[in-house]
Amino acid sequence: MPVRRILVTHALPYANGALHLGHMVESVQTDIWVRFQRLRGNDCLFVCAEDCHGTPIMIRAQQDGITPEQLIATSAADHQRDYAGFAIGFDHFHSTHSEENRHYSYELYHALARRGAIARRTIEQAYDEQAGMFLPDRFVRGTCPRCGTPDQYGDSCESCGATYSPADLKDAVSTLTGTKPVLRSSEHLFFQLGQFEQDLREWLANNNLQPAVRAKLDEWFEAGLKDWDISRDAPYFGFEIPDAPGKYFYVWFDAPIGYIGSFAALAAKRGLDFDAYWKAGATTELHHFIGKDISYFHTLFWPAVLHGAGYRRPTGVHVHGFLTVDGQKMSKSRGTFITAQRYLELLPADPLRYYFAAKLGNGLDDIDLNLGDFTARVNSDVVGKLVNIASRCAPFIERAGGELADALPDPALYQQFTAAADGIAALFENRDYAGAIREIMQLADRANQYVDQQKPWVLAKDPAKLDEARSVATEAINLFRVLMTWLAPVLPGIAAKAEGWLGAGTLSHWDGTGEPLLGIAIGKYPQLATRLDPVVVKQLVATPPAPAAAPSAAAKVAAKPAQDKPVEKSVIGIDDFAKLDLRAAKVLAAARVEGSDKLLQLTLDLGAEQRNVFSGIAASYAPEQLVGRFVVMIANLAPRKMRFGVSEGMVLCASGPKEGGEGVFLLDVDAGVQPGMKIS
RNA sequence: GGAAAGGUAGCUCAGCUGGUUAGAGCACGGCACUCAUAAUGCCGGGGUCGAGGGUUCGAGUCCCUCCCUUUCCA
Repeated sequence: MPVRRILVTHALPYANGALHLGHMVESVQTDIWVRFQRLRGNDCLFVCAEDCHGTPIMIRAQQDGITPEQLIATSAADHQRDYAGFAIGFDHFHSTHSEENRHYSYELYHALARRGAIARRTIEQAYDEQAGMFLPDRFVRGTCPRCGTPDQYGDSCESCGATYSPADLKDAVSTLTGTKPVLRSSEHLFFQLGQFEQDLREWLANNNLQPAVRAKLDEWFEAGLKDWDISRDAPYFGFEIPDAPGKYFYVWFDAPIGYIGSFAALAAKRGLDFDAYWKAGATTELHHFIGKDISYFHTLFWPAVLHGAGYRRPTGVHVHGFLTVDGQKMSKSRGTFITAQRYLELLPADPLRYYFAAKLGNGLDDIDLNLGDFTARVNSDVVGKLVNIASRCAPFIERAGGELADALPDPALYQQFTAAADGIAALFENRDYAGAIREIMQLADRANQYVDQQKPWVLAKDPAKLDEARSVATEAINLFRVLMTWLAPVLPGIAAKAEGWLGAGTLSHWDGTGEPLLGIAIGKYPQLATRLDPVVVKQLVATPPAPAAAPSAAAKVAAKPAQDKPVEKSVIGIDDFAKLDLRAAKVLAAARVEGSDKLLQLTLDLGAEQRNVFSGIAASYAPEQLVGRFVVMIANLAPRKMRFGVSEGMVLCASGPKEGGEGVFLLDVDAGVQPGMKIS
């Protein structure tokens, strides 16, 4: 089979908030497909980028008192940390606020303009006079003109579903300043989508889109393709449009071009042929994985823009549903808004990758993370069935000298397994991972049945039959190796450990299972996976101690860790504890913070240095009480920017209900302690 | 408001173009086994397939109405 050259993307994470498990459904789905392609021997590239532009980012940076560049740098770092934690194997992670992206945004724009696909029209929009800017629909709220529900967004009513423009709202206010927006006119640039209807229809006809996506497209065609406003007025964080000073590209114009920009950066690094991947007539494959909320952009605008600019169109746009937790939409108040970071603090990535895979079909159905089911499924399938095959057989190999037997006692059974490879590959290729997992687990049952029937533990009791026991174990371990190879895209962590055990390269090729492993020495069996502890899994939906996406400083300080469930924490090792740099610190100065009734600003002496720390203890301690006393602090907590300044650590307190309300109590140290002494 | 997907055993889900007594895994009960991370194997109980109509020799599977869930709407 010829090697396919494939470029894959998933949606770009927006630089305004933490990744949550909903994002990871998409990342995991995409990453499994990419790893599967590589396992099959195809040349598969996977690129992504931080999505950096737009009003929300501009506003958020203003609120945080930092530049948009600082905001997106922090966000990109957080996002990449989380992706790495879930073993998402990008070849390159770029940024839409990059020179490459500017270059291609301009190039595509000019190409579209040259062919007359860009029109200019004056439109009226809500304008906030105090903030001095036009307001996106989402930044205007007011009473629904139809049903009278208060506090609705400027584009549609959540209660009755009516759609309208911000000007239709009753009592409209700007969410930025609370003032009443006025209408102001401005010239905008429009991409004339309608020009490309025939091209789009032709593309769709040759594209294997999911039926539900196709149905949605038909609906849009039916309604008529409308021009797309691709410009926004200053102030805006983005790329200024070359021939329209004071106008910027709408974030959704340059975001998908970020796929190109990211690839261009990768191509420069590796010397890849850019045109072979992006220019019209390219024979490589281009696959986008996206959520159903953005299919309009990816199945209409994007192919039309690409085509209009002389670029190739996607080979596939693969749309998935959303994630619910325990049957309900993720919700911060219910605690089911689980960030990627929070998950990784508690659990390894492979179990969740497995669970998502076990539920992902190729449709747009939402998938549910049911925590009880998650625990049971992973423990039963991955540990009880799959890993069990290896762990129950390994001792017989070790007792017999550590080498696999020279022949399989039951080659027919082995063949029965490998005969399923093509069918399973087809399921992975078609992104029906749930189907693939079902088949694989059925075979895992079969392998355990085999071991049960052969009873190697009985054979091994007779020294003369130890060799037979080894043969049985060799057979089973080879069956395990076949299953593990197929599951390697889903379980990269476990697969890596298993490969360390069976030998480098033994799980790296889909077709490598054609020949069994025989007569070779294998390593000492390592623990491949551990069972999930339901108590820890439950903590996923406990109120997180520190929200990653920090809202206002005051709100954050006010938030108290939930302590109604006494001691229900996961067990940590000494290494985890060692990560904390706890120090005794002497308070040199303490002052109330203007504008906050909770915070005190402390200057702490750590011996070698001084730290500025904000602490939410103003209700319990007066500044005068504190000067000169010792406190316990975490010295290696990442500095946190607050409205009032940067906090360089955290002072530890005991807190909880006491007579007459909530109490906060500082920790003390015994006499003789010097500033900066380490606590362990 | 328009639209999509879904509602099948306690839980999570399979059931293709309608056809013998509706399936799997988990959970539950019993037995076996003790090699394995209290893992595994065998057997079993458990479903009026959301509700009500209709088409058909025959419907979980097609049609209509209604209810519920999730989601999308540039």
